[in-house]
Formats: sequence, C-alpha cells, structure tokens
Amino acid sequence: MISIAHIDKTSAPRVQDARSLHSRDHCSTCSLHSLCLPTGLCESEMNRLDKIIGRRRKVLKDEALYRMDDPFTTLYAVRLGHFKTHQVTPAGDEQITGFHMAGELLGMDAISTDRHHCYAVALEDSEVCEIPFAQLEQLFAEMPTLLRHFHRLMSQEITRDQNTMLLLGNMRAEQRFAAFLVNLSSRYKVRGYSPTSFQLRMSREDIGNYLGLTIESISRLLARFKKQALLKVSNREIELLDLPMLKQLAMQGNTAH
Amino acid sequence: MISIAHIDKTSAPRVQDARSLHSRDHCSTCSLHSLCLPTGLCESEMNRLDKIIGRRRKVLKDEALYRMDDPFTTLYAVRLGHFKTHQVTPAGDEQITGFHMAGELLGMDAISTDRHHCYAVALEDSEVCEIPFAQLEQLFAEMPTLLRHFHRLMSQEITRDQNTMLLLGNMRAEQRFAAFLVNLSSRYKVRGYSPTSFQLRMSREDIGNYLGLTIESISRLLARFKKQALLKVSNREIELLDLPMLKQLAMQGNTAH
DNA sequence: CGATGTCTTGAAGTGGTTCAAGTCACGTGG
DNA sequence: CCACGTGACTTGAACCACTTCAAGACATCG
Repeated sequence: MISIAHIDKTSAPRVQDARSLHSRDHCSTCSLHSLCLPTGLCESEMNRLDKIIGRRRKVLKDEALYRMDDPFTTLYAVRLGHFKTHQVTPAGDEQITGFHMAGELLGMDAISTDRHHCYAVALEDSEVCEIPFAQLEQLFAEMPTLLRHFHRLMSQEITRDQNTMLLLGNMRAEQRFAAFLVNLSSRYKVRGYSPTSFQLRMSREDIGNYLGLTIESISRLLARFKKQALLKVSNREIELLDLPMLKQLAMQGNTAH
Repeated sequence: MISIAHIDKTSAPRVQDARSLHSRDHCSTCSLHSLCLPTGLCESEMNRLDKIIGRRRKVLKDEALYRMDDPFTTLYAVRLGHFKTHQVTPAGDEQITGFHMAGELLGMDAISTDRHHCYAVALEDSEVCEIPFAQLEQLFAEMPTLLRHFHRLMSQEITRDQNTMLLLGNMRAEQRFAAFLVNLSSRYKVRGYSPTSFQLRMSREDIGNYLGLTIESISRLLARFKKQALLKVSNREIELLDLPMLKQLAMQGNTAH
C-alpha cells in the first residue's frame, strides 16, 4: 500500500518538476489504457495524447476534485481510487449520480454549459489525470480514433445514466440493491479484481442516496441478503456468495405500475 | 393541419425522388436550426451538413423510429411532432427515459455499442431528419464548430438524464409532477410556443411511467393541482395558471432521507 | 478510553400503490 | 344519428413497502 495521505503542500512546484522529469507515468504504460480514453490508439498517438495531459493530481478522501458551477476546463481520468458525483438542489437535497473507479472519465456533463453540473468527491485518497479539454479538442481534428472513442465514452455515460433511471423508476428496494452490487461486481471484474470480494468504498448513506432509499433500508437489505446466504458482509468488506442469484434478483420483474 | 397519416407505401421510391428534387427543406431554412445540430454554423457549413442528411422520414403515431438492439447507423433530429424513448427489461418492465420534441437529437445513446439502447416511438404523427453518423464523423474533422456543438448536445443529454435521476431519487410525487410540467413549459417556451398553454402529447400512463409513479397518482395530482388553481386541465389540454408556484413546488426540499 | 460518526435493529407511521368501480371521450358500424 | 364497444382516465377504499423515529451497538481515532 502506498500512502498518499500526506502531501507536503509547500513543495508543490518541486513535486511538479519531479513529475515532469521522471516520475510521470504515460498512457502507454498505464494499466488502464484499454478502459480509458486512449483505447484503440497506436503508440505514437498515445504519446501525443500523453503530451497534453498536464499532470496527475492527488485528491484526498472527502476532497472535491471539482465543485458544481466551477468553470469547466479539463476532464479527469480516474487513475487510482474512487469518486462519487452528486448534485445539490437549491433546497439542499443531494442526489448522488454515480460512483466512479479507475479508468473512468469525469466531467463530461460540464461540456454543455462550460460549468460543472455536479460535485466530484474522492471516496478515498485518489489520483486523476488532468486532460485539458481545449487541447483534447485540437487532437480530435487529427486523431479520428481518439474522437471516436471519446464519443463512445460519452454515449456510455448516457446509457449508464439511463440504466440508473430505470433502476430508480421501476425497481423495488431489493432489486435496486442487488443491481447495485452486481454492477460493482462486473466493474471490478473488467479491471482484473475479484468480482465477488471487494470493499464498499462508499458509506451506507451514499448507497442509499444513490439508490433512492434510506440508510436504514440499505442496512436491512444487507442483513436480509446475509441471512439468505447471498453474501457475507463485515463493515464495508463484501463477499458475494451467490452472484447468479443476485443477478436474478436484479433482473426480476416488478409487479408495480 | 397537414395530414401525414396516410402514406402510400407502394410509392416510396417515387416519393424519395420527389424529395431530393424539390420538396426537401434545408437546415438553413429550418426554423429549428438554432436548437438543433447546425447551431453556430455559417451558411456554407450548413450546406455541407445539409448534403449528408439523407432524407426526412415520417413516423406515424405509435410507430417506432428505431427499436432497442437495432444496429445503429444514423442519428435523428426531430423535425416535427413528439417522441418518447423507453427501455424494456428482460422481465418486460418498461421505463420511459425521455420525451423529445422538435429540434432534439435522438440516438446518441447508441454510439457506444453500435446498437440502439432504447426504443423511440412517435407520440403523434411526426417527422425526423436522418443524419448518417459515419458521414457526420467525416464532417467533424473539417468543421470544428459542428463537432463542438455536437459535444454540447451529448453533454446536455447527460445533464438532462442526471436531472431526471435527481427527480426519481429525491423528489416526492407532487414535486416530480410539478417539475415535469415546468420542464415541458420551458421547452415549449424556447421553441416559441406558449409556456402556459399546451397539449400533453403523452398518456397519463406514459407520464406515470416516466416519473416513477402510477397512472392513478398522476390523475390524482392533476385533480389536486386543479383544485389548488395551479392549472386547468381538460383531457390532454393543459393550462398552467400559476407557473411560479409550480416552479416553487418543483424546487421544494424533500424531508425524506 | 471517551467521543464521534457509522451502522444496525425495532416499532410506528404514511405516501403512494393496488384493487375495484365507475365515468368519459371517441371511433365504428348498424 | 344513435348504440355500442373500447381504451383512457378518474375516484374511492384498503393495503403495504419503505420511511420515520428512536435507541442502542459497533468501529475508529484522537
């Protein structure tokens, strides 16, 4: 485990120098490049993309990567750690719109208005690659593969959000939570982690907020699933014991409406 | 009123000829070009975009413009009429993900997988412009303004969906329905129609499905709003009598969670 | 070793659903 | 033109899934 919890803020310029000199990783050597923006690029194209990626930035747990209404200049690729994005209404209600893990792009919702439409907050000490959008746009003109993949990523974000709408509009509590777990599972799987054994990076409250349920409901659902031997849970450590059954539950029809 | 309800299907090729010869409208003369894809383009750019727009297509009420899992080749701009988009789960549950009116782009969710992710069905006899995506991509390389606006439209779709997530995850029935009405109102307003007096193009059932409520709830909410003199309603004809109050209701905080 | 925040569990309450009858609007055919 | 049928909507009453409220257990950390 590498600790990135304590950063000497007084030495920021020096650290940046160090990064540009040697410690900076490249898209081509990044283990996430098959999920992230560089997907499908050749070596030389990846290097060009590399050049515009300003710097990596560390974001401590509970720190905001950006805030709602901040002016938009750059996209972020999660390199390490986890984030949540959430909106806040004028009345102060919060809605978490997504949880984001390594290889995912943050900030695409800001393109339409040049201002961020939500908050992005680190769920643990995390790290992102900054991708200045204006420079990325320049590359688009010359790298159709990059552009095409960027469109795929935006489109993916749309379908993801629409799936969540389906979850919130149509599913019962049990289905929602099962779908949530199955979703996490498959995302860890494509990243090479165990699809059945992982840590919940977010609080019960975050889960409840995301799923349109209360924290108590989440707690009860966990207890119920545990009793049904669908999973083991200890604090935020989860082991899915019956993934097929959870998938079944997640797909199950809804008698309502 | 122009009736497009009866189309002689046997004469399809002849009709297409006729279109390409004279009856075809152009982006530059279209009243929607400030909302739609050509936004911000100069005359000559608009003409180039015009050239790739294959044809206009009529879609009768309740007909599908495309179906879930159809292969994706073209985007559609709504030219006339209204559409709904909805997903269907394996279990047969439906979730309407949006209602779409003139000037809006349909099909962007299909880019990520090259297959449509939802159904698009006309709520009344309607008309769309077909925009072959492969050709559009070619234009992107040469028309940065077009590309930029396309990104704005995709980003807009993301923020729209996220707003709906907030609605479904956080709001009470009354707020949801008020927000729905206010949303329609403002969309008609930017199109130059009355923001207070319009027809609901969708059934109560569609509204309920979209808002995650039952048809009975919608009916009761309409009755309540009517009693509170917030609106008049007769069948699908709506008149909003107190738009400020409806906005107030839509923004109101939620005690839940 | 308290103090604080996170989570669990139980009991009571309720907003919206479900179920069941209507009513209304509209098209169709006699 | 009316009778009829059908689909869309309304309204009432009973119900229930999830919330709310409340109390306590547990984990983490200065």
